[in-house]
This record gives sequence, structure tokens and C-alpha cells, in this order.
Amino acid sequence: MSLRAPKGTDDILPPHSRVWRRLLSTWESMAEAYGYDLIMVPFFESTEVFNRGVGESTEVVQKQMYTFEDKKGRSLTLRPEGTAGVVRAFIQAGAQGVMKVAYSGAMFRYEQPQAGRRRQFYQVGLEYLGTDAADADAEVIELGYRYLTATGVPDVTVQLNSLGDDECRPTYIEALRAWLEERRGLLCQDSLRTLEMNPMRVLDCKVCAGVVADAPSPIDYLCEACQTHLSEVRSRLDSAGVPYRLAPRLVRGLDYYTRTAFEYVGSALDAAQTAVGGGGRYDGLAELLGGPPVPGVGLALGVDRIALSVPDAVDPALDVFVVNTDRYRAEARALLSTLRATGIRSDGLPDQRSLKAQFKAADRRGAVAVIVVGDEWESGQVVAKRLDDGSQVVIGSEEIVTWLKSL
RNA sequence: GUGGCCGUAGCUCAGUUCGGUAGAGCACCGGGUUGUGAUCCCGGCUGUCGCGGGUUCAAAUCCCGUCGGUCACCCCA
Repeated sequence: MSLRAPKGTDDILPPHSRVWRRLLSTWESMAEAYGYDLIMVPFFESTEVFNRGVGESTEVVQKQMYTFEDKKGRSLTLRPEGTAGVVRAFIQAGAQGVMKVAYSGAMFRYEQPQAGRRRQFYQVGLEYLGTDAADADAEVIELGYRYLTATGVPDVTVQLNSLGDDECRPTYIEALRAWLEERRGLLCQDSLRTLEMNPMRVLDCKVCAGVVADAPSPIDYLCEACQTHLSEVRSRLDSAGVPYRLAPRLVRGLDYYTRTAFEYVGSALDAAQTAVGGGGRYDGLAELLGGPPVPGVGLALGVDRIALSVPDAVDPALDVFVVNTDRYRAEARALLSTLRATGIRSDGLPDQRSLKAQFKAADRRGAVAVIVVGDEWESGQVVAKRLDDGSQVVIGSEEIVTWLKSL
């Protein structure tokens, strides 16, 4: 047996990779349109970044991290999510003013793989740092929603909740803890454990969903500032035309969230995983990482799951395929260079094959048209053929670009 | 971490019940048409039957072990 990609990792090959290319380029242009600059941060960080940032009580930190020591004995971890590293970078750079940044790339979590859940998976994400204004929350939620809609994810719904802040959350946590303590006997083993560390995450347990259905929601305990914040986020979403549903039980799996928490749910066809993305506000995160107080809000979307939910690309991959008869090899190569220099997506075969083989290759590659360089070249002409309806014309070689653009 | 299903050609799989020459479709290559794809016809290539051991005259098939894949639970993207 030859070597295989490690468990839970995927090769993303053509033609399927064309979907990925579209998802990533759409992300870049949309993030840019909303004013987000590119940020690149390391794929691995000091383990502390995630222990402190993501939270010791989380599933991610307890069971799912790829942690290793480098040759000097430093504990490093492949990033299981993007936010902690970006906030670390902002602090390290001085934490001045406001920063709006977008990124994309691989994340790593040690889990049993299944459809839509891989050990190396890909997220696109963004962070809006340095403001606690509700406009920022709404903007982030809106961008994610528009992106998912634009890329063709069916039936996207936004679930929204507020988890409160330092002011009101302690009161809520105590109320929740007391409520859960009274029902200890009804909770599963896992929940009994998380009850000690982080009672709010018991709401996330599917096994106990029936028990906690009537549990107090953070939304009922919000202080006035948090109430105002939530209602501002909601009214911004309303005026932006972003549909959402309040989800009082939504708490998410990472400890750093304050106030706004949200999730995008889609109807992924073959996968049990319906969450295609999520995010929230994390006003306390920078301080957890040892920095000054820096408010922020962000989101992450799972590219693997989006790719599972959208139809495969059917657009042609090439504008033109250049073929030639035996004597005109050099001329065909020169023509190819010229076409490529003008930005036309063009290709040809790397070796001289029969015309039949060349046409077959053109068809397989998804070309819109074929240009034949043959005897007509002597009078400055080529044969130009459309592959969709089979029609062809003889045109002057200088008219090729015009002809292609008319298709 | 736990459970179900599955490992045979590049891909999807049949063949395993009841041991007896390793198969089909698709894909790929060539030809029909030495200047035309997608359709049609003809031909060709492709295998450590996941791996190791056992039983047997004989194992893809039966037995034991092992590795891998996949789906699902938990949780998340």
C-alpha cells in the first residue's frame, strides 16, 4: 500500500477544487468590499494562546488540540481556530485603534473524522477589533450571511443570542448553576463535569437538551447595557435585511464569547453537520491573553461544509484550447503565449498528438472554444470553433480575441 | 473515546452464501475519420483481491489477527 494522506485530511483536487477557488476568491473580494484587510498569522502558536484564549474547560482544548514540543522544548499547538491568534497578533503589534482583518486557511483539531468534520479543515474568517459598537456586530453577521447566500448555501438561517458581560453574566451563571444543581440527577456524566467548570455549556449538550429546555437563558438576565447592545444589533440587522432567529440556548463551544453569539445553520445535503459558521463578540479575550482591554467581534465559516452544501462549479474552466497540425507546432505555442498575455484562459497539449486527441482534451478540460492552427496560417487565418454547438468559422488570427469575447 | 458498515483495476462495484483459470461498467490510450471533441463502432492497457498468519491438493471466498477507509454519537466549522 502506497502512502496516504493522514487520517482526517483531504486532497482537494480538480475539478472539485474549482468550487474551492470560487469560495476563496468570493471571500476575498467580499471582505475587501466591507473594508477588511488581509491578515496572515502563524498556523501554530504557543499552546498558552489557546489554553488561555479558547478556555481550559472547552472540548477543543481538552481533547482536540495538536500539541507538540519543538526542539527546544517549547509547547506549541496547531491552531484549532483563528480568533485567538489574531487577537494575540493585534496585542503584539500594540493594540492601537481599530483593526478590521480577514483571513482564510487551515485549522486543526484531533477528532474522529466524518462527513463535514476533518482533522485539517479550512475556515474563512474575520475580526473587527477595537470597538464594542453594535454596528460592528451587525456588520460581521451581515457579511457572513451575504457570503453564504452569494456562494449558494441553501436555506441559511442566522441564530442569535446574547451571553451578557462581566456585569450581568456572574448573576446569570449563579442562577443557572442553582437551577442545574436542583436537577443533577437528570444530567448526563459529561454535563455534570462541565457544570463544575462552565455551567453555561451544559445548555449546549444535546443529550440533556430535554432537561435544559426550560433552563434560565442568559437573555433574561442581561444588564441594561447588554440589553441595549442586543437591541441595537437586532435593529441594525433588521434594517440591513438580514433575517435571524433568537436562540436563547445558543452558547457556543468557546469560552471567550461575551454579549453577541451567533451561528449560521444551513441544510448541508449529505452531512449531519448543519452549522456552517459562527462567531460572536469577545470583549474579554485580549486581557485573557495578557494584553490591554480590546473589544472585538468576529466570525468563522467552515469552507469544507460550505463546499459540501453548494453545487459543483459548471462554468467552463478555460476560454480557449489551441490545437495545431504537425507543421504548426511553433506557431501554436506562440499564439498561446499571446492569448495568455491578454488574460484569456488558454491551454494546449504539451506534446504533439493527433487532432482528435487534441480536440478530446479540449472538451475534457471544459474549454469554451478551440482555435486550430493549420494550413490557413499561411494566409494569416485560423479555424475558430465553439464546442457547445460545434459551429466553426475561419477568421484572421488578429481577430481571435474579438471573436472569443463575442461568445 | 464509543458504535455500525466497508476494503477486489485509476473510479464505482459484482464475485464471498456453497473454496476450483480475477470480472463488468466508467475512465484512459489507439483506430474507424493521417484536419475536428461531446454521440456511435472496433481494439488495447490496468490487479501483492488492504496486510500477516492458519486450514486445504487448491483461498478474493473459510478461520484468527492486524491496518485502513467511511458513516454516526459526543462536540464543533
